[in-house]
Amino acid sequence: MKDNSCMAASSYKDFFVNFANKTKMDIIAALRKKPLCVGEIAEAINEEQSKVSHSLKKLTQCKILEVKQEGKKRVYTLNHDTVLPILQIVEKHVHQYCAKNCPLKCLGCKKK
Amino acid sequence: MKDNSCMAASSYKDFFVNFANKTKMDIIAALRKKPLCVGEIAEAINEEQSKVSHSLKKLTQCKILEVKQEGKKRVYTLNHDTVLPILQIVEKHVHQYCAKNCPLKCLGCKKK
DNA sequence: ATAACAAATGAAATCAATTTCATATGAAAG
DNA sequence: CTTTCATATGAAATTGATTTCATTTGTTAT
Repeated sequence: MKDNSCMAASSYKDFFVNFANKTKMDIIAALRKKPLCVGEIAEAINEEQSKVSHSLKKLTQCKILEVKQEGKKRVYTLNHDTVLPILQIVEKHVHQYCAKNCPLKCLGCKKK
Repeated sequence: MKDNSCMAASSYKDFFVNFANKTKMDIIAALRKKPLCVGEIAEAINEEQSKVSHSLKKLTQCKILEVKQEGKKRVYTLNHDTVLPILQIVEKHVHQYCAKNCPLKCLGCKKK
């Protein structure tokens, strides 16, 4: 009988790596509102195009984003089903626990 | 009127960094079953004590774990409220999407 | 107060992911 | 078929987090 609670730790790591980076999180935040093409994303988060492209590639490989070609533009869409619930949980966690000794900072917090 | 959908990206990053590392994910997996002290964790995941301690510190700072002193032992407990639902979502995601071009590998997958 | 065990810590070394920059590819329009 | 706009890619450089190792702190028992 196989143990279902056992995790493939390295696989999960590969997923979470995408959320552990400011550029990628900024992209996710931008796409939360609506699908955007590469140029629009780069402008929205104020980062270089190639930097954004590299990030988009990994996010897409892990199915956190989806791409669709539209003319010469490539439009990226957030995988809402997976990403939104996770962000909600973390949002709640950060708000609940952000405090003196915690590296987590929520929007309301004014910390050094 | 403030925009509630705006995320503090760097803060989220600080949270997710803890999940983007094999050692820390192994610790989380071990603590999923029951609380353990440092020595027990190190044995369970077969890693050095100081390596485990460094990881435990960060996990605890981010409130992913909680500590309690018990005699000379320190017992670490997983923050189930936050962590379990996240892992469930990722588990589902990985099972759903693991495939040829995806770096994510679920338990059932035999990939190079 | 000392020994024995458990865990934490600091700093240097290592490692892996991100960024950068120059270049290549691809799509549409003229 | 050449130009232009949009994006992707490869490889070197950089960055930042993790690991390692020696040492320290803390707890309990003698």
